[in-house]
Amino acid sequence: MGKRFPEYKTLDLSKINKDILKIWDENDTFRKSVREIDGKGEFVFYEGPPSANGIPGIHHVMARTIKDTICRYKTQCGYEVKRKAGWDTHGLPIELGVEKALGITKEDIGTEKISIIDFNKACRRDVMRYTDQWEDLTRKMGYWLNMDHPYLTYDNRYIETLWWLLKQLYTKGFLYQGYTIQPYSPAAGTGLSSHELNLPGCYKDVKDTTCIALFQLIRDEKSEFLFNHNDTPSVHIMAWTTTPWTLPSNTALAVGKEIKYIKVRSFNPYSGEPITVILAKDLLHSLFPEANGGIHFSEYKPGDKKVPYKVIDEFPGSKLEGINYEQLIDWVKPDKGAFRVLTGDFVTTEDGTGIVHIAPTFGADDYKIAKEYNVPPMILKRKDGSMGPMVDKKGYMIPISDLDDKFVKERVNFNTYSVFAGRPVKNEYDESLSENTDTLDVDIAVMLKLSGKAFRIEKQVHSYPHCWRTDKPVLYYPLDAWFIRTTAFRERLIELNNTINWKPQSTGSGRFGKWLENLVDWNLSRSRFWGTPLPIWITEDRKEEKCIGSAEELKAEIEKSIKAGFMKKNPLAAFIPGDNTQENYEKFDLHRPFVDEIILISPSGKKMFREPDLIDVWFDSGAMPYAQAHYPFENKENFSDKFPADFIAEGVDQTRGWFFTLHTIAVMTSDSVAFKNIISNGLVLDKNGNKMSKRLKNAVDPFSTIEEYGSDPLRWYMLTNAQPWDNLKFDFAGVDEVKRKFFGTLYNTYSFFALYANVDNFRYNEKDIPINERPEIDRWIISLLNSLVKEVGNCYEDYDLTRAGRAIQDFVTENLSNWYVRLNRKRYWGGDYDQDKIAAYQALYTCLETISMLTAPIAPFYMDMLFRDLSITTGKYKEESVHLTRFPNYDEKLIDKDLEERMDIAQKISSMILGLRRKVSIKVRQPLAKIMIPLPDKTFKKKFEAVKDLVLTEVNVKEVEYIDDTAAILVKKIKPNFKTLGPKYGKLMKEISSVVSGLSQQEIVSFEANKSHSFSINEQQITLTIEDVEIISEDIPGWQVANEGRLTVALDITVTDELRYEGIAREFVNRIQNIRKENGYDVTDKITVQIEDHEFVHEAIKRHAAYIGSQTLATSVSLAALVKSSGSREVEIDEVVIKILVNKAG
RNA sequence: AGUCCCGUAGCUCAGUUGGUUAGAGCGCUACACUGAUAAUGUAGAGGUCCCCGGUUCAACUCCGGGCGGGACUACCA
Repeated sequence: MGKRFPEYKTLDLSKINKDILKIWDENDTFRKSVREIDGKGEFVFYEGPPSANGIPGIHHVMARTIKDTICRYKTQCGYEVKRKAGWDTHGLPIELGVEKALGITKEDIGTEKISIIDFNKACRRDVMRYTDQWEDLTRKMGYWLNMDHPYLTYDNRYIETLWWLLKQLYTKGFLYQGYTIQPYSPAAGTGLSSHELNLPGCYKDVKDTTCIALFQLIRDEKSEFLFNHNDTPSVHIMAWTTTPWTLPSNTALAVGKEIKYIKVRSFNPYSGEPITVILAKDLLHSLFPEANGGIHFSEYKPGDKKVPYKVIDEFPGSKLEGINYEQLIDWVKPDKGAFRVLTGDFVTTEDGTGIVHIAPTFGADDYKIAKEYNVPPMILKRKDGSMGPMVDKKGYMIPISDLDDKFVKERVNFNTYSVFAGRPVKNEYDESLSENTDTLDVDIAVMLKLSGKAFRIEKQVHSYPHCWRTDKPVLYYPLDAWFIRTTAFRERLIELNNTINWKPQSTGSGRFGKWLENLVDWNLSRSRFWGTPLPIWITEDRKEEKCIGSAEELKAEIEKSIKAGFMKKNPLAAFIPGDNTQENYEKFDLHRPFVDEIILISPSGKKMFREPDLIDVWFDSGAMPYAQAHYPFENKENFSDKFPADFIAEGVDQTRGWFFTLHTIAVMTSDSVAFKNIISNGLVLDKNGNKMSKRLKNAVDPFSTIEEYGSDPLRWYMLTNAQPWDNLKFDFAGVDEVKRKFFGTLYNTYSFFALYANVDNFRYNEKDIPINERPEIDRWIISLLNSLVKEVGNCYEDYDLTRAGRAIQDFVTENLSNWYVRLNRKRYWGGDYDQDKIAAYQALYTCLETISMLTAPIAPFYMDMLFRDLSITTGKYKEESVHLTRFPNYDEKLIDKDLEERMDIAQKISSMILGLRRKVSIKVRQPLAKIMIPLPDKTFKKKFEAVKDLVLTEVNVKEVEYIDDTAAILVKKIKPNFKTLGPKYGKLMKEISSVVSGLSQQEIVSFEANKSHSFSINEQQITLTIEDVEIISEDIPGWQVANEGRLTVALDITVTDELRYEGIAREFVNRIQNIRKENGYDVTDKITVQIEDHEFVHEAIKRHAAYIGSQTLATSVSLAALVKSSGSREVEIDEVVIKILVNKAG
């Protein structure tokens, strides 16, 4: 093989990115890499489907780098990693995008402005709008993903699986209809999403009538303690509300468990009647001004502005739990179990009375707590048989004529309710009402006041949401919805979650675990158009339901309906059950409005209509393990190969999204986790820690970043800068640093290798030199390399990519480049092609090649380049790409911790000596006679002898002298060893420490000699052994000394004439090398050198001409009178200017 | 409001089971090196380890309570 290792002028990672992509394409490398080796089987990875209706951002590079790195690693380990791509195609953002593009609103859909058909068509088109950009990013960033047959959530086959899953849940009773309190606009007749509620200007300050109502307690065992020492027959609980219109729907009161409450005797400020009331202690003075406490009850007359009060009792909220009270407003009787005091976390003492009025039909918290305690909501039966709240959807108190007659007879107090029935709860809902008309709130408050049930009525300004379309106040209103009974699986969800390996662990146990503990049923309903329709058909009387679980079933049901004459033809007529081709599944559409047009027949022969809701898109993505396989219609037998996933990764913002729905659906349908390992990464912020946004123009464009730097530095930076679950403050300076520091150094190391390997024609043709015949430093780097392989492998296995990358970077920049190559440079240039040189090449080659394989998962482009440059030249591996190689194994036998320690000592000592040289300003080129090292322990000498030559060469010193630790010239320092002393002496530590550090030199020496030292503290005899202290030789008076930890080194700085001559010779070598380079000579060119004779250099050149010649490839080095010779150069050495003439030889 | 993450040098981050000189890189300053060379090395300056309490002989580390930044979820009488 005449091949040479490729040499490059510069490192252009952007170009490498493109070149390697081309090579991967030409060789079909990705497809080749999807295979298994040695029966390892599949490593199952799930791709969280992105939505292609937005353009990809830099944060996508983050999550995808993590995914790609793990998948590439597992591939190298021999697993088959299939990586099917997918697209999330449904959902609100897509609908909103289309609405915006078409200039329409939700209300226009299904009208003459735009039909549902056309709207959904637009969505279907729009959803794949940026597919090109996504695929482009996927490719350029090196994210290997199979994009040939992505799963699409709008595909009928995908939807069919969703329906199948829903039917499983339905059949087991885990899919049910209920209601939820949602923001609702009576004026627009529509529910509002939280997104709509967060539009600017929605929250407005409005002035509303507020009321503190008095709820009379029922005297029984539980409440008895509240009736002690009273002079009033009744006791009232005070509760505040800003919506008095909800008071008739009150069915409970809530207090805080930990909150302190008090019983107060006072007077009703309106009627002047004596009252005994309960409220939170903290709010006493906001209702009863402190000054009034001094007024004697006898001084008070009804009508007085200042009402006296007296606190009688105090108790925690927990004591109030379970107490019953009389209904405040007797219009309608609810079911049994109402009018109880409950405890809730949400109760505060910030305003009001510290007691919250609960109307389960009009507040989300209210609904939740009522459900928890089984308190019935105030619901009324309508003429059509349905149950609903006291307010209708137009925002009016429901007219009695709309109610079921029997219900009215049994439950409604006609006399009291008829006065208020039919009135709007907010005046804004009735155009005929002016601003000045008394509101329902006012009238209810006045009614309470007149019956002595109100304590305070006042207008207050507060912030309240308004409908963005009609500008009228929003109502929190119970809306019908379908739920998945996730709460039935709470225990199992938690149990299985505990088996998942979360990175970071805290997200699993904390954010996700807590979420599971506080689980509520999953509200599946969405009143939208573009999404998976709920496959449930119901009769008009809502008594018969049918859930459809497949296209085949639907087709058959329609046939029945056709027979009954409900439908004319079957939209699925052409569909052939069992044929799973795309073509077959494109013969119909399961989306709206087509499914809405399907009428089915009930068992009793009635028409059944589809429930108009769509399902939450999160069900789409959470069901992806099943639906991407079109399970169980396809892949039924081999499903266990594809489920559950070994690994997933997404941003932490998916905790309540994808992670939750994946987990829940898997647990509920398969009693299994959906994924075994998970990395959830944090956010990518701008360099100042702000969220990236289009508005702030601080978003980083992934495409231009990759174009400029290449993907590798970007990927490397993202993984190694900090743990991926911490937020990343993205800074280009960091990417730049990675490029220079890591890739630059690695590239330099390779270039160095290539340059000399080509000169020497090294092709790794020689047999590996046996490890025991290699020099110490080669065995050292090989030992470190094996340690590195072990560590990096462990990190990858542990899904800790940050540590893996950092370990590699540390090895490359510190050990390989800065130490191994630097110290060994001379072995590569000049000299014979002997065993030592071959060993040096082999070691360096092995390091580089192994690094490429270790690092390929993180930096797939450059590492493939590096691997190919090495391996194609030597033919050591038959694989054409590093991504087809096996992850390297380490050899425990090659790891020599003693050796690694020895080299560590060498590095430390060298660094100390270089520091000393600097302190006294003696250049490294100037040889010095010796160093002295006091022996810190018995084994040191042996260890250091092994690396002595390295150190001496590195620091340019002739010899080393060891100083026995008993030598009198040493000044010693003693330190207590807290780790051993601490447990033994505990409290005496402080005294011992001061005694020990106060020991004299003599005492230290005798301590060392006797191996122990005794003294007493507070009459207690204490004997320390040598293990209890650390003694170091800190100083040698009269020498240049440095120490670090237990190591101490002294440098002899005397420069004899002999040493000076040698130093001058080295200076000449340096100058001549510079001239060679300036003249553009090739590394192998021979030269001749003439040096101007000068007293200063004469002796040095005479003695060391041969040395200079050997270092500079000079055939002759001579002294001459070079006064004006052309081509001569002037060099300066120690401020002496010398002329020198360098020419190519021969 | 709840849950979680983060808070260590000007910046980005390490810091093993608590142990007494708290580290690295970048940046800054100075010096050096120079056949890896638009690289590199050595050193210096720079820290109330967010604050307050507690446990302990000993706390950056463990516990409690705050504060600040961020995310998610929820939303109120």
